[in-house]
Amino acid sequence: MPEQTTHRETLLDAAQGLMLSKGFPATKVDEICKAAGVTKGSFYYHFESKDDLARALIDHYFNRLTKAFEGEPWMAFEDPAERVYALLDAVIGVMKGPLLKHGCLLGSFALDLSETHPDIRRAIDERFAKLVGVIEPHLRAALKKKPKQSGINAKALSSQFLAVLQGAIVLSKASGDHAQLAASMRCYKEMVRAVLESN
Amino acid sequence: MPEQTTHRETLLDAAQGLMLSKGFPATKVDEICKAAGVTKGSFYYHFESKDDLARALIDHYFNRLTKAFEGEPWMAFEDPAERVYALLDAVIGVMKGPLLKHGCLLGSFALDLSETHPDIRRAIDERFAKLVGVIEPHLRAALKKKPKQSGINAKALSSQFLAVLQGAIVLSKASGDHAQLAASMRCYKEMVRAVLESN
DNA sequence: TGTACTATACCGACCAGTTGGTATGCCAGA
DNA sequence: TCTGGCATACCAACTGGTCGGTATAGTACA
Repeated sequence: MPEQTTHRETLLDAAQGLMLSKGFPATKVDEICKAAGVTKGSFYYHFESKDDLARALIDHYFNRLTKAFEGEPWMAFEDPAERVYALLDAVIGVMKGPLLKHGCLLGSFALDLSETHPDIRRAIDERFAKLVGVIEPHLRAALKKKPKQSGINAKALSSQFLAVLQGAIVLSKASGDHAQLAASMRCYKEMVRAVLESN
Repeated sequence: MPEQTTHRETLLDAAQGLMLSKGFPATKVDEICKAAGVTKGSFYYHFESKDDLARALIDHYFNRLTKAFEGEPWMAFEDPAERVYALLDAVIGVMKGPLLKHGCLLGSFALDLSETHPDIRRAIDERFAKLVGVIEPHLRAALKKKPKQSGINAKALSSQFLAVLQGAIVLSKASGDHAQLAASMRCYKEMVRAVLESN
C-alpha cells in the first residue's frame, strides 16, 4: 500500500482529534468533514456509517499508539524490574504526545459506547488486553525475583497500570492540567518500586 | 424541607441512571422524561436547559456519593494506616452499589464535557479535590510514621486513589465485568500497604 | 471507457427548547 | 365562608433547526 492517496486517513485523523476532546456522540459527521476539508459524500464513500467510523478509529488509534512505542529502547535492560521502569518512562513520554495528551480514544469510547455497542466494547477490550500484555511478563519476571511474596500478583499489577493510565486522563481533563498525567504514572512507578523492593 | 413533592428528584435520578450508562451527549431529554414518567414541560419547568441539568446532576450525584460514606466506621481506627485500609474497604463496598457500579458521573462528564463546558469542568474539579481530601490527611499521617521516606508523598498517593477509581471504571466498562472494579481498588490497597511497610 | 473517487443538494427523523394552557394550594379582603 | 388573584407544579402539542444518511451528477486518470 502506498502513502495515503485518499481522504480516508485525513478523515480518521480529524475524527480522532475531535473525539478525543468531545467524545463520540458529541462529534458530528459534518464537523469531521469540515475539519478534514472533505465533503460528506466522501465520508460515506469511505465509511458505511458513523458507527463504522468508530470501529475503524479504534484500529487506527491503536496502531498509532503501538507505533509510538516502537523504537523505544526499554526492552534492552537485563533486569526485568529495570525493563518495567524504562517502559513506564516511555509511557510518560508518549503521554506528552498527541495520542494521549488530550485523552485516550479507547477509554472515551469505553465509557460512552460499551453499553450500547457490544461489538465496540469487545474491540476495546481486546486492545486493552494487548496493552496490559505488554507490561505483564516483565512484571511477572520481576515479582519472581522477589524474596518475599506479597498479596500482589502480576496480573493485577499490570491491569493496574492501564487503570492508572485511564484514570490519570480523567483527572487531567478535570483539572485542565496535562502535567497530572505524567505525575500519576510516576506515582505508579514508585509504587511498583515499593512493591518490588519490599521484603 | 419535606419529602420530594415534585418531579425534580425523579428527573435527576432518571438522568443519572441513563447518563451513567451512555454519557451526557447520548442521553436525550425526551428519554429522561420518559424514564421518569414526566412530560417535557415539567422538565423545562425544573431545569433551564439540558446543560443546566448537568450542573444540577453533579451536585445531586456528589451528595449521594458522600452520603453513602456517612455512617461508615473507618474513622474509628487509631492507626492512620488502618484508617486508610478501612476507608478503601468502604470504597470497595460503595463500588458494588448503584452509584459506582455502572460508572461515575463525574468521570464521565469530565471526559465528555471538560473541553466544551468550562464551568462544568470546574465543578467536577472541585468535587474531585474534595474526594481526594478525604483520604489525604490519613495517608499523610501514615507516611509520617514510616521509618524511611520514599519518593512518594501524600498528595500524589491520594490523587492516585482517585485515578485508580476512575480508571477501574473505564476498565470494568470495557470488560463488561463489574468485579474488576473492586479488584483494582484492592490492588491499590495492597500497593499502599507495600509503600507504608517498605523500610 | 471504466474505475476510483469527489461534490452538492437534499431528505426524513430526531431533538432541544417553546407555547399556551390546566390543576392545585394559599392568602387577602368582604 | 365565599371569592378572586396569584404562585407553583405540571402537561400536551408544536416548532425550527440539526444530524445521520442518500441520490446523483460529476471529475481525474488508467
